[in-house]
Parts: sequence; C-alpha cells; structure tokens
Amino acid sequence: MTRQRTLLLDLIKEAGGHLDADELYRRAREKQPRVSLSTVYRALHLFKKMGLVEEYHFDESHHHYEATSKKEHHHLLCLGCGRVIEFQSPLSRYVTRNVPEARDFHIVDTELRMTGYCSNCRKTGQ
Amino acid sequence: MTRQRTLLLDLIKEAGGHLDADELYRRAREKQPRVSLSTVYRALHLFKKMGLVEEYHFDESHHHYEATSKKEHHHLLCLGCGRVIEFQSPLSRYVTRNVPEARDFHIVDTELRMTGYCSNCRKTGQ
DNA sequence: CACTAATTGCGAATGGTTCTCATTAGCGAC
DNA sequence: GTCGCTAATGAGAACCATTCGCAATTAGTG
Repeated sequence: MTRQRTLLLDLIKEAGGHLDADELYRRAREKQPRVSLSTVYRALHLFKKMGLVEEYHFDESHHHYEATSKKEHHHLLCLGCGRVIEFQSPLSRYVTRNVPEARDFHIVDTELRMTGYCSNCRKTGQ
Repeated sequence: MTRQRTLLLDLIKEAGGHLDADELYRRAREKQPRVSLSTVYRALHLFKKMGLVEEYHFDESHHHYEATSKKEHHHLLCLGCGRVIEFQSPLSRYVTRNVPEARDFHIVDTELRMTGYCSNCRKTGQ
C-alpha cells in the first residue's frame, strides 16, 4: 500500500458509490496534484483483483467503480433522469435454488440491473 | 429497411447469441463485401433503439449484441473458460413484488448477471 | 423520371483505457 | 546510513472500439 493507493481507496470509499475513473482522478489531484491517470487505472485494477472494488458497465462509454460492500446489491437505472437506485435482495440465493443451470455454478458475483423509468420520471411524462 | 440492414439483422438472428460488432462485420462482408463498419454500428444503434437487438457489456472492452427474445433471460459468465450460459427466470416479477424501491419503477429491461465458475472449471481446479 | 431526404462507405477523429519507459520510492541486508 | 533490488509512479504515446464528417449512392414520393 503506497501513499497514492491509500488516497485512492479512501476517496472511493467516502464517495459512496459509482465514481468513474476521471472523477476519481480529479478528486485525487485535489489532494495530491501529481497523481497520474495511469496510477488511477492501475489502482482500480488492483482493487478489483483484490476484491475491494467493483466495476460496473452502465450504459455509458466509461466504467464506474464502487467499494465492495458486504451485502449483495443491485441497481435500477432510470432512463429518464439517469439516476442509479441501489437495493438489496438475496437474488443469488433465489437463483441457485430455482434455476437448474445455476445449481452447479460457483458464484463469485451477482448483479441484477433493471432499466426503466423511476416514479418521478413517469409522472412528468417519461 | 435497406439491403444492408436486412442482411445485418438476419445475421444477428441466425447467429443466435452474443455477436460482437467485429464478428458481425466479418460475416456481413462475406455476403456483401462492401458493407462498412460504420454501417454495422449505425444499424446496431438503430436496432437497439427499435428494440430489435439488445446490447450487453460483458467483461471485455467491446460490446455484444443479440436479437431480442420475447422471454426475460439472464446470464452466467464463467471466469474460467469464458462461457456464457443463458437461463430464464421471472426475476423482474420477483423483484417488483419483493423490493420496495422497485415498486414504482416502470421496468423496460431486466438482466441478472452472475460471474463465477461453471461445473467444468470447478472440477479442473478453476 | 426527378427531387429530396436518408443511408452508405471511407477515412479521419475521439475518448476511455492501456502501455512504455525513464524516474522515484520502499525495503532488506550489510 | 547506504548499497542494491524490486515494485510503483508520472508523463506521454499508443491502442482500439466506436463515432463522425462528408461526398457519393440509394430509397421513397409525387
């Protein structure tokens, strides 16, 4: 653990959720002006491999990252306002119990993503 | 519907599943040597917007596409051999019934993705 | 046919991510 | 401490999937 990595991991944790690499880079430079983008990406890879951080491919061209939480959680993506709503649900248990194809599968990670329109956007006509 | 689009949509349908843009381009050129990559991408966008095709961001740098099927389905991704296993399960129903955050959400699409190791790869020690 | 708008092919541009390489930091052995 | 070694860093160039710009072609309509 180097100075840069500690900083980056802290920023990811305190951000709460769904940082992208560039935003992380910007925040990191406020505290340590010389960190490089490469370091950000390298750290993200490392954290991902160590299981400290999870990578999400939402519908944009770049990725988002968030600190791994102990609890299994999933996402609702609103197509109207772009909001990301998190919720918890033991879907992996539901699936291993109810889906034959999944019975022999050793699960590392589970994510359900639902796209659609949140209640706000439904009211305002999409 | 132009000649190119018909060809591309047919190819996507007959492929069954999980084509990427480059593979589609290669197959298209076998039948129509002058189709361009741009046309492939433009057609994929169009099909996506029309709801004929769905785009998946698996763990690679590029996207995969498949013809929209009537049935809700999900994916298991094996980290060992890279295999993609599809299964069907009415998870959106399960979620709207059991998750408060999802109750007011108007769902357009649902996908569960589970990563891990398939039974084969578990046997051979990942 | 003739006209207009939409689509295509091609090559160049974009932009997020990865790589290269020279420099610097961390660290154990003397 | 300081020598030597390895791993990590910063900066910029390279990469590559995807998108754009534009001139040429094609569809579709009257």
